[in-house]
Amino acid sequence: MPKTFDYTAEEPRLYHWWEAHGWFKPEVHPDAEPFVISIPPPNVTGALHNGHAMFVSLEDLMIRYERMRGRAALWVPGTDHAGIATQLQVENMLLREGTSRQAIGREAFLERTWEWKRTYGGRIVEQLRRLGASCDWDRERFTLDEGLSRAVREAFVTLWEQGLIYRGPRLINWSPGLQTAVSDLEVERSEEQGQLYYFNYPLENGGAIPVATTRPETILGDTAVAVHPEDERYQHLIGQFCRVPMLDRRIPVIGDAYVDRAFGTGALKITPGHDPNDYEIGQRHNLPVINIMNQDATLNAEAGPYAGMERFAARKALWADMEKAGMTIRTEPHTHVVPRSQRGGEIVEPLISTQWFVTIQPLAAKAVAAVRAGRITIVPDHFEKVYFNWMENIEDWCISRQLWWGHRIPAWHCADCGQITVAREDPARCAHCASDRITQDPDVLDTWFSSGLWPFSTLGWPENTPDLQRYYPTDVMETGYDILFFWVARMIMMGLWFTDQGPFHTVYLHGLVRDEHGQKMSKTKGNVLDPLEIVDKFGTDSLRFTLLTGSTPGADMNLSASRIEYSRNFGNKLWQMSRFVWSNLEGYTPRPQPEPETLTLPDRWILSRLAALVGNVQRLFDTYQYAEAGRQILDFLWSEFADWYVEISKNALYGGQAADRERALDVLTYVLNISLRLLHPYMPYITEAIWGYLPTGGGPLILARWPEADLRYLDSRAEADFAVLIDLVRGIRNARAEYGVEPSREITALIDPGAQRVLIDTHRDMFARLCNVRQVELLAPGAAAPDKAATIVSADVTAYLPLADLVDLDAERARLTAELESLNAQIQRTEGLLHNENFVSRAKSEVVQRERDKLTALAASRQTVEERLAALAR
RNA sequence: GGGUGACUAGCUCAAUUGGUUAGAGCGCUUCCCUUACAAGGAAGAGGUUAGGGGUUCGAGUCCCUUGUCACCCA
Repeated sequence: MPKTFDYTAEEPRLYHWWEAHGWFKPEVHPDAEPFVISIPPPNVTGALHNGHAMFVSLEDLMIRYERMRGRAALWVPGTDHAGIATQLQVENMLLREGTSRQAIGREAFLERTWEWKRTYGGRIVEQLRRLGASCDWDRERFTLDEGLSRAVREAFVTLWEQGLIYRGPRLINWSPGLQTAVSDLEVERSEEQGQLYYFNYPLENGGAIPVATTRPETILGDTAVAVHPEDERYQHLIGQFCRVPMLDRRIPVIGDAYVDRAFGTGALKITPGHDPNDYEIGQRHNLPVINIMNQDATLNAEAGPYAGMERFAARKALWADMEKAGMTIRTEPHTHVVPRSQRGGEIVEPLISTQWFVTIQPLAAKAVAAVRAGRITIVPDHFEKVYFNWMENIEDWCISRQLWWGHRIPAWHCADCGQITVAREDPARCAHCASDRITQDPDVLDTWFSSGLWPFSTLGWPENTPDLQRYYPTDVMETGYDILFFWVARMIMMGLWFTDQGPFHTVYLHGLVRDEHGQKMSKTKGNVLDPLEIVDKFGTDSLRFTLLTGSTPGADMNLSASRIEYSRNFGNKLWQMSRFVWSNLEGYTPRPQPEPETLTLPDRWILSRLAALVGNVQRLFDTYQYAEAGRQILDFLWSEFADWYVEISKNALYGGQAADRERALDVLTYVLNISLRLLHPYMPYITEAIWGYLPTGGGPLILARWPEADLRYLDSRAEADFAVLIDLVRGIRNARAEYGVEPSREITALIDPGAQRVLIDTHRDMFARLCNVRQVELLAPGAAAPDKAATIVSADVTAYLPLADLVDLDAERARLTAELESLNAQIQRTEGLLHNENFVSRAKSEVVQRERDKLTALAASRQTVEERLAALAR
């Protein structure tokens, strides 16, 4: 084995090796029960970020784990056409060429976009591969593939036939920059500094109502002024009429309890055409809806003299005119919530527009029921509350987008009868009047409409393909909680609606990856850790292990370079301990299992710890607690195996006895073998590379069997005995450090073994190595302790380090007195518990027994310390 | 306004769902290049688990309350 793991060279080699052998395919276990994950498809335009790295790490962990368990593991990869994002990229490209999509026309534009996709669409997929994703790439899909497009069409037509899709004018979120409708979820609202404009709304019969608004230009679209019906200042005005400033249009004063009497002047102008709340009030009072805005956010003819002006220019102009007319009162700085487009960033305009909608309640009801009944569970479970809260207040879904890149709505408008024909196959004639003067609706569908079908459309739906039969429903949907509504909820609704089954039984949600201080990563803040740079610098395994062990399910994680470095160090530690084992094998072929009857105490201890670890890891995997499982594997390998067992094994390896050496090698390779399997889903590359050097009986680690705890090795006696040795060794090391004994100085340890004479006697060499002492001598029963010596006590075992020149009796007394105080405190606490009737009778018996055992050991230690103090006092 | 979380060592996080003296990493102090590993080893300091109350033999963990922060939906 090389001195270090060369991940730069090894990662691509191993990935290619796995893939070329077809080990990523579920067919490696042809008859097994399937385990299926469909990838949350990244945007085809995207570049790898930590969110991708997080989902790849988690999903690949699940897939590798289930594959090792013998399931037919299938991870279906693919990408999403990302309507807006992709169209923007291509439009920018056209802009640089001095042209535009409008100039080249729809067909040519789509041609260019496909070309763009062919050129750049593979980038994100290549990046996923670098992270070790063991997807079945032969089954890769794209939302605009022919098959998936057929699924979209089938879904749309079905919903239409069921009367659940309708088209009509509604108040929607309009993005003037992108020139398309966007859904509620694609609008981000944040508080921004603005102005609150106070002015007098003139009453028809003289006088005025003072009104405040944040958007004066919408005055031009007002169709009422509302006051609270119980507001004594204004209630007498209800039923009177106002005149819209500058337009002189006549509008009523109405009473509505929605009005907040404490806000502004307590009177509210109502613009149903440009505000969702006003729209609702307008509906209640049968107010007309006036749209004053064009799609490019300039004002239209309804704005009278302001027609043609841009919305913010119109605001200034109107306010200036009102000032001149003496209608204004004042303006003041005001913080208010501004809706912005998630993509473009410009202010979204609530606008009346004719769009396509899905009547969502029937779908949502099924989706709620499935989660309530436990047919679908969400991990962590508190997100179920969030899910219900959203699902139960859901509004119809605006699915049309005024884009060109996407699934075109399969609806044709008839120029003769005006009716709509919706069809699975492109129609030649109107279904209502048979006219051939029909044209297809220009809009495309929201990208999430096709993503919602993803778990089954990727497997062939609506065709009843062999893959659909074998691999659907899938098992787990793993993704970030930020797209619970966008995507997970819609997949559940559509899956239940179209296939009558939940698309998966478990939703696992991970958190956001933030910087080391919990700030969102952003280019402007300059705190972005680029996963590709991390992988270049520390290797894929380091990034994966860090992400996988860094947080609990559903919680955001803070990613720091130091954490990644630590993971890299762990990988190196694993490599080094493996290299140690490997270098000592020298042609010896270890037995597949250590032979129980020949085992020494350290062997029994590490095998017991290993069995316990495997059991713990299994329990944690069963509840999706991968982070804790990973940390425990690391702890075991580093703090128990490497720090103790590997050190101890050197006695057997270098002691000259073949049987000892072979027994140690059996245990070393066995522990490593099991550990590599446990670690493979976290760190696939380095574990597979090490596996290749060890005598593992052939076959790649990726297909090795997932370990089960070997209960025969559980040995609480060995663990307890070994704990005494560890305690003693630590005590001796500590005393050496406190007395400043140079490491090179050879000293002797005298041990009064109490009841552990055989145990200590058998492990004298081990002791000597671990404490760096030359020789360990046992005191004969009843023999006197040396005078000038440091004393170390553990239960009824006492060790003396005769350090005549270093030990200062005062210091030693102080040390022992401190020790005695600590012992007394613990004894007091334990006795308190055991003297408590309620504790003894009500606590679990093993808890009580543990306390009793502890008390026995503590009491023995205390007695020794007291005797020693008495001796030193003389 | 409605909802969901979080608050543990200087910093970033754990703690097997109520049970040993609350653990790691980074940082800090002291020592060591001992032939697997300085990307390492040994030892150490550092905590009233946000405040208050309650339930319990026992609370970081469950309940109530106050405070601070974050996110989601209006």
